[in-house]
Amino acid sequence: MSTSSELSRILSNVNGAVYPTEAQPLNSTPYTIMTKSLQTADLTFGSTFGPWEQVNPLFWTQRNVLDWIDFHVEDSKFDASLLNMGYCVMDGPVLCQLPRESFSTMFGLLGEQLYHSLEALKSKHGVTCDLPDPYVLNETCALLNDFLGDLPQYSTFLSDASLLETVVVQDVDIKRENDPYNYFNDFKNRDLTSLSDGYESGSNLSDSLHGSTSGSFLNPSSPESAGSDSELEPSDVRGSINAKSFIKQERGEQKKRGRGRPPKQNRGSDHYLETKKNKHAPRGTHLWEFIRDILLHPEQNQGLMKWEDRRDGIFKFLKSEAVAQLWGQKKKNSSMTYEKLSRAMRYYYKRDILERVDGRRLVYKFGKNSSGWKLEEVGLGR
DNA sequence: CAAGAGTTTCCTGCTT
DNA sequence: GAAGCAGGAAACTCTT
Repeated sequence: MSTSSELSRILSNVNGAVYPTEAQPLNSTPYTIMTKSLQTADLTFGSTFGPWEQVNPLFWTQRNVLDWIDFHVEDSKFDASLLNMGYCVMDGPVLCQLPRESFSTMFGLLGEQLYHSLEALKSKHGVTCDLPDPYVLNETCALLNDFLGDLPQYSTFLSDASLLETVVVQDVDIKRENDPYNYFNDFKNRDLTSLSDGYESGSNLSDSLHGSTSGSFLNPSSPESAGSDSELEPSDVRGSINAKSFIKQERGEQKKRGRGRPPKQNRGSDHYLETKKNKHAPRGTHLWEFIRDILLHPEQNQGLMKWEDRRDGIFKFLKSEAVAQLWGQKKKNSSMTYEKLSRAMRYYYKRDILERVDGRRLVYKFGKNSSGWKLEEVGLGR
């Protein structure tokens, strides 16, 4: 079996373990979310060189590690059959903890090369602490953090938001086990610039959402109001990592790319010319999961959504357009509105991911095919 | 390449 | 009248 295919097989297994099914019965632990977040993020790149090179090794996923090993196997024409694949399945934090001698033990003749490569990458990314907290980033959380950080009412709460520009990995106390939500607060102190899915610091949501007043930070982004859309999307001002992956410019063309039915030509006009770099959400980032993740972090999403009945999974949109904008940000779709989002929500009724809540505006209920929100699942049950 | 999933977009009609 | 809700239809991208 060739290296690539073997590693691919392992990768599949790893992915399978991380995403058992599409509607992963996840207990939404920080670790699960983090892993998924980084993984999907990494998959986004699909570069020939490997996303791992751009990412702090401390934040590598198992996939990154495998890609990195694979790269070196190819690079050195190493006979992959000599590798014990069992040793290849680990994530960045584990890898970074390995003593030098373990590299030779585990990877044989390739060990030295891997060790030096890792050391180089570690120094490149300024890795100095022993153990990072890799359990901290959740796409939704990150997005929310950016999003809310720009709101006046949250400016105090996130008073150190500017830290996001330059923060480095810090030691954290390990309270996560007892407090599944704790990581949310932690993550703003992370080296987000090393992380890969574009919700890193400085992705100024304010660029597209500023000009707002508190309570109504959205320009009603009706298709008619091109306002915010004429500006760069956060995705456009992201780090270089992403930028290279999504060059599919058709600026000036009439063609609408993106999902769904093309909007009418004369509605909203210009912003539809904005490129859709990332066409499709990776697996595991479905709308209902996005909503769920917002709800699971009440200390950060206040003002956007709330639980009406936590135990029964009934929730309400408080700022429907804001949530829609946030969803749009995630999907790189600046023209998302609550109306569209709600249509997608209504499709969930059929699939029992959501249940109808009659007579109550903006209120929905998770259905039996949704998961990861129940108290027992998030470790708050009993 | 085709089919299916999961939206996205638009629309009409109805309700709050 | 505005905002939501319902749901049909069509279009689109990504995954399988």
